[in-house]
Order: sequence, then C-alpha cells, then structure tokens
Amino acid sequence: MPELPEVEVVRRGLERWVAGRTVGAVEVLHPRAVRRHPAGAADFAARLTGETIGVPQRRGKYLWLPLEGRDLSVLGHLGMSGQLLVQPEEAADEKHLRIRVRFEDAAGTELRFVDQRTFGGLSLHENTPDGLPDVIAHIARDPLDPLFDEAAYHAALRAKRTTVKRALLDQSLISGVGNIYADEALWRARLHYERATATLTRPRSAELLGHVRDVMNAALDVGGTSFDSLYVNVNGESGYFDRSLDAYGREDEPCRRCGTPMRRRPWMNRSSYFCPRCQRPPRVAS
DNA sequence: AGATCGCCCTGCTTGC
DNA sequence: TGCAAGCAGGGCGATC
Repeated sequence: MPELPEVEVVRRGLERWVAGRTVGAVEVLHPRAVRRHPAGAADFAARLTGETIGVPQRRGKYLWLPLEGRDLSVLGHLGMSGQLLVQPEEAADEKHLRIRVRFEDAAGTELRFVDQRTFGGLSLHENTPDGLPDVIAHIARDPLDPLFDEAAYHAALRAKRTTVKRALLDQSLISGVGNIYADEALWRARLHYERATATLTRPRSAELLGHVRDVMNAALDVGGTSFDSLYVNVNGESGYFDRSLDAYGREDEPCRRCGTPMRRRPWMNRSSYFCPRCQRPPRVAS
C-alpha cells in the first residue's frame, strides 16, 4: 500500500536509474494500466517513444516524469499494488507486468510497471505553467513540500464541517496521507478519528500535522512501509517499516502507551484502528 | 455546489 | 476440502 514515503522512495530510484535516458520502445500489456490516457495504449506508446526522461517529480502519492524539451509528463500512480521496477532486460517478466519501457542506451535495463490489482497506471498529460500535469492540478501540496501552506491548512480545518480523518484523507486539503499514516498520526496525537475539525485549536492541529510529518519522515528513513511482497522499491527491494506501526493493523493488541487493547472500526468502506482509552470519541458522535 | 458513497480489481484469509 | 464471502483501499464519478 504505497503512500507518500513509498512513492518518494520510488521517485528517488527513478531519478537515479531512469532520468536522462531516451525511450526506445514502449509495450502496454494491459489496457487498464493506461486507462487514464484517453487516447489509448497505442497512442501512449507512440508518443512516449523517442522522448527523453527528465528529473522525476512527486506530489502526494502521484509521481511524474517530465519529458525534456516538452510541456508533457508521464504521470504515474501506484494505486494499491503498483511497482515501478528497473530490471535487467533479460529478467523474466513478472506475473503482473503491465507496461514495459525500453531505452535507446546500452545500459541493459528497462523500466517496468507491475501491478497486481490494477488500481494504478501511467498516462501522458500536458503540464500546467508551473510544470504540474494538468489532471492533478486539484491535488494539494503534501506536508513534506517546503511550499505547503500551513496557515491555509489550519484555517481550512477550522472552517470545514467535517471530521479529522476525513480531512486527513482529503487530497485537496493535504495530499499523500492514506489510511495507514492517518491512523498512525491520530494515535500519536491522541485524537479520535471522528473528532470534528472545527473543534481543533490551532496548536492541536499543528501538533497533528507535526505527527503526520514525523510518521512520514520515519518511514522515509527506513525506505517505505511493506506488509507483504506487494510493495517493492524501484530496484525490487522491500521496505521494512511495518514493525514500527503503532496503530494500523493492531486490533486486539495492547496500545503501546497504555496497554488497552486496540480496536478496529469499519469506516468509509475501510478500517480505523485506535486506542479506546488514549483516543476518546467525541461527545457527540457524528 | 459541496459532501458522500459506490465501484473498480485481484489474491490472500477466513469461515462454513 | 472446497467454495464463497470478506477484506485490503485511492480516487473518480455519480448522486443527493
């Protein structure tokens, strides 16, 4: 389940292994992997061929490869199970290989998009004047972005009539936070997921944002979270941050602060993990 | 018009 | 043992 830290690890891998290389051939093995490319698989392959990859960029969970000398980018999202692998050309195809990008140089490696559940994909888009693929212009800056507008974020939280976990997952307010890191940050901040954002004081909301950053930075240091073999970084190495999770996936296990058994509650077609003692529900549940 | 919810997808796990 | 249901969940688009 790649979230911001995992995607950043992938971006760094692409910067190291793919930037500056010119595309020789593109093979789309599953149409769903390019479903966000409206003109279809053949158009995607044809337009990408011959282009040179610039420095990979990221916002939240999206990453994109600018094409040198063009106002175009290859936009990528890993979805639930996507991987971008740099593999030797002779390596056997992965079972869920969806897209293969070969290069003109003689480095002997190719870029592969592998995705079991096909929630992710690649597509080509024109850039906005500030170099962002146009279809993600609505995605807010993420908390690790130096230009993230903290004051505007706190003001938006106070103004909205919503609950704190919904706000954390709202990619138009803050991007890059998924279910795992939302639960982790809420646990660290001792906040219940249904707490109304309008009741958060500025210091409380700043504290929560600090925990979001801490959790993400900790994951980045270790190279991403992994629960199974699904998440692999750009060179095929798994991350091992999962041992450090304090909330997510810990139903019935003791809270690491107070020992109370952690709980799981269905929430928005997914789950919320929390400590019933440290994270008291708001008096008026929504 | 902003908020909410269903759906997309596959493989592993769970339960009968 | 075998089958089916449950579960994982980001983001888009339909709906209210």
